[in-house]
Amino acid sequence: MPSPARRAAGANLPQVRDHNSALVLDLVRRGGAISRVELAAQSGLTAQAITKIVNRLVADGLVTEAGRIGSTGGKPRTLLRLDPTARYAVGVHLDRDDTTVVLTDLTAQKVTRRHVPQGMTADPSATLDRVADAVRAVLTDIADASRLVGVGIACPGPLDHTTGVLHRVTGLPDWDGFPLGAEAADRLGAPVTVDKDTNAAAIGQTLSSPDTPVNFAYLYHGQGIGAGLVLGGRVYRGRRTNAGEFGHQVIDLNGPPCRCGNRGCLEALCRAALDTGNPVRAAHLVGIATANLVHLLDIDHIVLGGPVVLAAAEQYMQEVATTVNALLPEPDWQRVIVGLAADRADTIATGAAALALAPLFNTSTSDDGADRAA
Amino acid sequence: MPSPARRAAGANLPQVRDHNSALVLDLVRRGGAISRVELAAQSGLTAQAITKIVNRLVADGLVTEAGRIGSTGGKPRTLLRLDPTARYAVGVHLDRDDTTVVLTDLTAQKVTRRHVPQGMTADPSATLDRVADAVRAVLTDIADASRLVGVGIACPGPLDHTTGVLHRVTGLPDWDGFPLGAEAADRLGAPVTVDKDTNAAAIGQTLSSPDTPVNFAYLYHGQGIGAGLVLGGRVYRGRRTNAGEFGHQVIDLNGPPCRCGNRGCLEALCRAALDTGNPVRAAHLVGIATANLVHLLDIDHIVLGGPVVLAAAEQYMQEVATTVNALLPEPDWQRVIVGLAADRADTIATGAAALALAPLFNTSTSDDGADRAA
DNA sequence: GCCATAAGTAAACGCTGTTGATTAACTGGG
DNA sequence: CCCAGTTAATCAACAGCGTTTACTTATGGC
Repeated sequence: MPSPARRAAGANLPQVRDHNSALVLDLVRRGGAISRVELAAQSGLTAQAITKIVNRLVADGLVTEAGRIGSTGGKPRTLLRLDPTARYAVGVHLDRDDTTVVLTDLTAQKVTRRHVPQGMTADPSATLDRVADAVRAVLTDIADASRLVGVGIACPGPLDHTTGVLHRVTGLPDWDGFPLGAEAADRLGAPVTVDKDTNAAAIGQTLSSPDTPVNFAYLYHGQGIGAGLVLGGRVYRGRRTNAGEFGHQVIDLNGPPCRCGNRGCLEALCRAALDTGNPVRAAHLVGIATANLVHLLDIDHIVLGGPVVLAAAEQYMQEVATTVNALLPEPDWQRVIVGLAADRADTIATGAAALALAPLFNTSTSDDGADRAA
Repeated sequence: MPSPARRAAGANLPQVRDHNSALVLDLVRRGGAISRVELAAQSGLTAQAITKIVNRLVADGLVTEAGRIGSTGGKPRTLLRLDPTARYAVGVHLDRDDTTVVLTDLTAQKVTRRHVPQGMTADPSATLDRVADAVRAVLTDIADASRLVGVGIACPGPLDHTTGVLHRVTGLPDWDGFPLGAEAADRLGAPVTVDKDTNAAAIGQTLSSPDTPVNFAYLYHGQGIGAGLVLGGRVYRGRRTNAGEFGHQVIDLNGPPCRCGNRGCLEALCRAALDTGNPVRAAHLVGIATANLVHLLDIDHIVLGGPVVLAAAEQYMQEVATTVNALLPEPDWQRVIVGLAADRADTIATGAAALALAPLFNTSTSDDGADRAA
């Protein structure tokens, strides 16, 4: 079921509890193996509070004790770890011509994968029936059905993340206004979250690679070019879930016409470069557009994914990295790191699963880069 | 004093209290006149909690009761209002050649203004002495010194908002590494917040115009072109307080060289247009760059300020509005509203005062557009 | 062995918002 | 005119959060 329309901002005790539990779980996730004292230091909570919170997490099976670490003259620290098998999530990448369904564990690692040779070019209801079959199929790999956190669905935008309703998917009138979230929840009887493919990929990167920074952009280069923006540890979607339209930024006033109606969009220029068999030129253009993004958002980490990137991953990555850093006035001060997506092949499907997992860790842990004021 | 280096994310009761107090105060601010029932509905807190919180705010003098509103068959609602005179803040706009100091009330409305004909081209310490004199001068307008919330200082970047230290201000080597926040706090004996001029302007807009949406960009067109980004009701600064470098986005691959070393930056193109006496062309270019920003951040509200804008405000505004909306694929769905800054003349100075006021309302009230997930 | 040191826990506590009952202040019908 | 009905706001008792203080557990060093 899609998330409720509005969530009030007033805080009460249950919310404090949930917030702190999620925060501690997130610190355990990122720490790999971490002790209670470290949790106390990093969270700002007292040791006693950490004890209680960890006890709850252990009782829920999410966290396990994992040995001791050498003493420095006192009682040695007890290490805590996430149990990846404690929970599972299903991710659905609903694309134009086909659909990929994956089952992942708590750390967004792929467990099972299933392919459905039918996508959004087909009838919505019929397609959803087949997708639901595939979801049930991958779920047979979980011993305990109660360990399913939920189902995430990622598809091309535009759509409304809060309601799970699609909005004028280009060239697919049947899907316009289709209540994807509600229909899927009906068929599956499980919580469903709907989001843009690029946002899913970005969340997937955050959860599957514990060292991913709190501010980064995931650039997906496939048929189009889109960005998933993670700012302060959270996906930034904008009001209409329409943020991240990276490919339609104009970088050449006198450039060629684009399918969107404008001239000189990044996407149009890249297409031209690829058509003439020049992928390095395309990567170079993406690098220039990335510099624009870095200037605007002060982001220092870029993750690349998508078929066009994968066609020549190393080369593409290098070209983007050198281009973007060359365009910054002080590369020493604000060097941009460029990397590749964690799950290269099914990056969006695993990301969709991460959509469902995210609420368990739903918090912006540190203030690093997330510093804001009213 | 600059804010502490790190604030942990763990939540405890005092934080809940502060959070909810700030939330309620923010709702009162935005509501203009609002009843306790409405506060309960909008905050999600119970009526009883609102009673307690409002009682505290009234005791602090921040909120006052202001009459009743017609009944709908029961006891009429008691209206609550912000008392603008309850607190004051000082804003300092430290610019290259001169400095503006203002005193504002709780709603970021200008009370007193003072001009210092000396800025960052002069010696840091001597300049700060003169600025401190001006601050003390405007403070004589407050009867009760304890009503001063703090002092905000806005200046051209780059700088580190968290520490209040400047970083390589272009062409002003004396100020490189200058601990502006600490030095000012020393001289004034009051809390000091330092931020980029554009960020200050954006906060000022939020506080002085209660109907400002939670997602918007403040575009300042002066010697350069910068943006202050407010996302989810809070200023987005990025990790190095360097977000919002709007003027150095490349929009013309083959454009003229820019002082930053690249080609085809918005700023370089605008300068060329202005040099040839074509301000409408400059506004048009800004409109194109704004469309890029809208595509990336799904923002539907733009506020314009700065000398170049004010030179022909209506014309500039119109040109930006028509250009940006023409570049969007679905103008009906995502129409962008373009407006002018609230305090046209001293927009950055009043914004600097708002920097100090912001923590009183420090919260993202609604989920409108601020919807995020880990 | 014994002490210093550090990690972690037990018990009592303060304070938050919540719950359920109660009072305050109005409208409208007879 | 008065009383039922309705809505706003409050009073009093309460549950549950993290905190504080005191204590236990487990190691290293002498």
